Amino acid sequence: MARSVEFDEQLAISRAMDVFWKKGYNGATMRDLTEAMGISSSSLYNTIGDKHQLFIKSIKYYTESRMTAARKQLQPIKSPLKAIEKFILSSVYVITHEPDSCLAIKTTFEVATTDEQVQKIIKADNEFTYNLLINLIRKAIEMKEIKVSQDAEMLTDYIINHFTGWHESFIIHRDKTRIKEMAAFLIKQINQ
Amino acid sequence: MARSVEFDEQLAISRAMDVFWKKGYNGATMRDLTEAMGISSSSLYNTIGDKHQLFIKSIKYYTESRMTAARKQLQPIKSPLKAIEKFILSSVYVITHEPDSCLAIKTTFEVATTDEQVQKIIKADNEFTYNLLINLIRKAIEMKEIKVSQDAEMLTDYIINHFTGWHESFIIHRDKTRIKEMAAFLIKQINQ
DNA sequence: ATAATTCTGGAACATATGTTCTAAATATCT
DNA sequence: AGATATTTAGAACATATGTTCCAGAATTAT
Repeated sequence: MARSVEFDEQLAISRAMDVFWKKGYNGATMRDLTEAMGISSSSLYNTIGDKHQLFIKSIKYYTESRMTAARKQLQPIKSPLKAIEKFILSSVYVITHEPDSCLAIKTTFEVATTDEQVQKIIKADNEFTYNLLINLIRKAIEMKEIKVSQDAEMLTDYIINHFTGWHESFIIHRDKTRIKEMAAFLIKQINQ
Repeated sequence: MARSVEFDEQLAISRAMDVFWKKGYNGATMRDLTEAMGISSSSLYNTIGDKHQLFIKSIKYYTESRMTAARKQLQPIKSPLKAIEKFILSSVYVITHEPDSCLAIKTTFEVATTDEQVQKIIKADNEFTYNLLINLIRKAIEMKEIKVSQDAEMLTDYIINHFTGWHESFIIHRDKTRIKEMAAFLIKQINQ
């Protein structure tokens, strides 16, 4: 028999993800990618595939990592309203501390408009967040922590939709305070 | 003397803008661009410059066109609150009827993170919208059309920040109703 | 240790890409 | 109309890019 294992595929993909994150899909070259991954192009093509497949795996890795992190973070919080607030505030923290913004949003605007496969992954990611949040909101309404009369679906959409604008705002102004104030106002709206 | 005029530069730039809009900065090739512009590369380099300069002029053209349109549209509306609502609702219309989303937002996430010149143009565009809206909000508060106790600056930021998320939502779900419902809720919040 | 088989580095390849060059076309002024 | 200066089309160029190929290295079962 011959050689079996090789490089750490997950690690290599996470390195590729960093490159795509910084440079975008079209901006990243195969040489950028293989250099960062620490492997040669032959290994890449033998295991992961071409540039597009690598990108797919990179954004899947990104979205799945975020899902795991979000679940873990909100698990211990008993009050649904407190969990919602925690979710919003930790989004603010990430947005204002990540120099390269959000890979999922960048991908949405760069390639999801024309690449159906990418669009589906992004959509699935979005739906995960949606489900996470709507469960909290339903519980919060049930427990009368939220007094908003609106339906849970709309309110979930409404909250999620803030994050993208905050990312944009931070790219343009690099002003943490503005984001924090908007988040505070949003939280106040929910409580009201 | 020799030849003086040539092709219509503004028209050519608007054609280039369409290509960048659809394909992004990195996704658009010089051959894509010159073909759409109907000119050869020598003419392009003699008058407008290289790819980056063409991009700068394209996004300037985009933002300036939008500014003119916005001013014209809101001019005749007497009530500041009605103007704000009109602004929000016409944003919804554009978002849900534009297959290629918004060039300014796409540019923000594709290149504004690394290209300072682009970032400044996008920032100026954002500030135009900001000023347009804050004037309306101040007047609306003054005329007691808005009962919100928040400061005008924050409220302006808060409103503008919805549009980007709506664009993202429409790319992902292609669902006009979701956008419309969020817009209705936003307007209700302002009135409250 | 040896054989068998797969993996890996990096050269090689074909094409794409941004830009420049050249020669011909064209508009302006006299 | 003719001279002149500039523009323009498209070939040409150098480099970049995504992908493949090949020779040698490496690992496992015998």
